[in-house]
Amino acid sequence: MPVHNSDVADIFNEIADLLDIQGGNPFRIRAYRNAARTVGGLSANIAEMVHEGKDLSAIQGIGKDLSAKIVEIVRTGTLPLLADLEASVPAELSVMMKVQGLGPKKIKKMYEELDIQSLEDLKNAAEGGTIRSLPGFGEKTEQSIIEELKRIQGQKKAGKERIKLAEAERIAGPLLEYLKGVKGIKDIAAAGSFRRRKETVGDLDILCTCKKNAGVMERFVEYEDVAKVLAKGKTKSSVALRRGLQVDLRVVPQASFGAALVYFTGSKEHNIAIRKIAVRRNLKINEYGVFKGEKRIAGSSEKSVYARVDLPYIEPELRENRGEIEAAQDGGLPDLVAIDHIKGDLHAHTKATDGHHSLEEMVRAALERGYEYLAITDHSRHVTVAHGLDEKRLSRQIDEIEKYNQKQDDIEILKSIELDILEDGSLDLPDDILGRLDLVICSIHSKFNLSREEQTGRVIRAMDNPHFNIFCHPTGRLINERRPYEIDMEKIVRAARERGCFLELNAHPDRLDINDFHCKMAREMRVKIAVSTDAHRLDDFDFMKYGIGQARRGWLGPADVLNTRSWKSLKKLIRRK
DNA sequence: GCCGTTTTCGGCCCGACTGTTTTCAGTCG
Repeated sequence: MPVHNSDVADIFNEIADLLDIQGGNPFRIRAYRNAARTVGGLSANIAEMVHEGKDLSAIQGIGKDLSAKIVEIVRTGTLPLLADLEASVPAELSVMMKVQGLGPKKIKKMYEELDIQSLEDLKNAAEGGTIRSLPGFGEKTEQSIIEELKRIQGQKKAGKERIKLAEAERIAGPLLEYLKGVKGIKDIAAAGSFRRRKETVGDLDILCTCKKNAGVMERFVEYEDVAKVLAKGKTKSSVALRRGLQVDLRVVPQASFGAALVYFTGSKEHNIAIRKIAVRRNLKINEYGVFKGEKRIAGSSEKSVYARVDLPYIEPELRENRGEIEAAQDGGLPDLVAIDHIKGDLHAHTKATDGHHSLEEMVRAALERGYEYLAITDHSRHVTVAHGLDEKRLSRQIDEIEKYNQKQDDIEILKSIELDILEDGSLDLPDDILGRLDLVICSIHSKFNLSREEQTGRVIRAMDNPHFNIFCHPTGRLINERRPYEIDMEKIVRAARERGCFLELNAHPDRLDINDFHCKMAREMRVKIAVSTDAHRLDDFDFMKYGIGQARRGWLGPADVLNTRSWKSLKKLIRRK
């Protein structure tokens, strides 16, 4: 069983919880939690880094000790320290940390005084009314424990904690509209990972400025979708929505809006890094502004905050402390690609296979988005569930497109196909028919369970075919549903560069494949990326914005993206020698 | 346990809200 980054993060988090409950050194505990977050959020595979002998202590927050512990986890799947801790305190106490409102101090007290060792014990004690006997605990604490236990039970069944960006957007959109309609609200913005366009969102942070006594918090907790008010104060309130998402609303003074936006957009790692720069200059940055002593010297705009530490404005998608601060200091920040740069879509299906609309309908939808070209990429024959095209049917589609292109010049329809890569690395249709196409995009739809070497070799063999242009949804993952198959992305990118091939960033919000980390790697290795929607329906063309978000997180500029080019220059670029 | 332009010791983010108190500890982000 290969060790995943989340396995390492889970072990570190459990260690932190148990140390916390034991009353350990708070900074040591923080180091474990930091490391858990860092490793969990790493896009590179940590086990792989270990196998390749990479120096883990180069990672911020991982030192000599923790890197040795990571190596041990990768090799053995566990850690003696964890076993020691579990021998001295019941392991399930760490599970209790998931109960909101319970922290290490309370858990320790309940364990020592009432011998509460498990969620089961906790439930019985809360329902039996024995917890209120402890000093510092009361009836309300008991009640909230009971409610929390129910919520956790429900969540276990639902199984997911972070929701996909697109789903968060469906929830956030109407809520923001509602809040914009509240009298007295001036500026309002969603911050957090939502603003950074991260592929999944844990909770939603909303910031606003408002007139005095506007009653904003009252209106917020009255929102129709609110299931539970978790906290309600003058400047900060939290609610749980019916669909499980937690939303925090913060009201900040106008003069602090920019500083608050920086603070709540994060990432935490990015904030810590810029605060450190501030400290070196005898300044303090918090959510209210940049301070010199008691005096606020910046904070109304994000730009003003960055300017005080001699940095240019940094786009939210870059704020992950993955080199953006150093780049900003050296004047090396990338100019990021934007949705307006996109001139066409290079991946779309029609009714001929598993799409839902005719070629004409798809073309019209592309025209509505102002595109200059659209590639029609139906499946090939091996994908039988999608009624994939064989030579004959593809040939008919080619004729149809040629006819269509002759009778109009509003948009160029590219003759193309999403060609299946077979298990042995051969392509699903013969070369002579591929020669009639403008573009060939290739993907894997079967045999996900090959070994890393086999899968990588399979794709590189496919790239050896001179008709191969773009490798689609390269890791095959479905966010929250299917892990990526084992594949060596560095080798794939290198092979693509050597052969004049390209990679797709599939913009479908369930895929967003390749991820931000791989985008950045491809950019550094000078391999260009097609940001494509894989549209099966007319509205799917709007997925482009998610792809662009991910591309920006991967540092891609317009020049790094294939479909920012006109068809004329794209055509030259994809031609293989 | 990490980190270093005050570098091998001594720092490590801090403000808001809740519940149980009667001035604050615990929790959260």
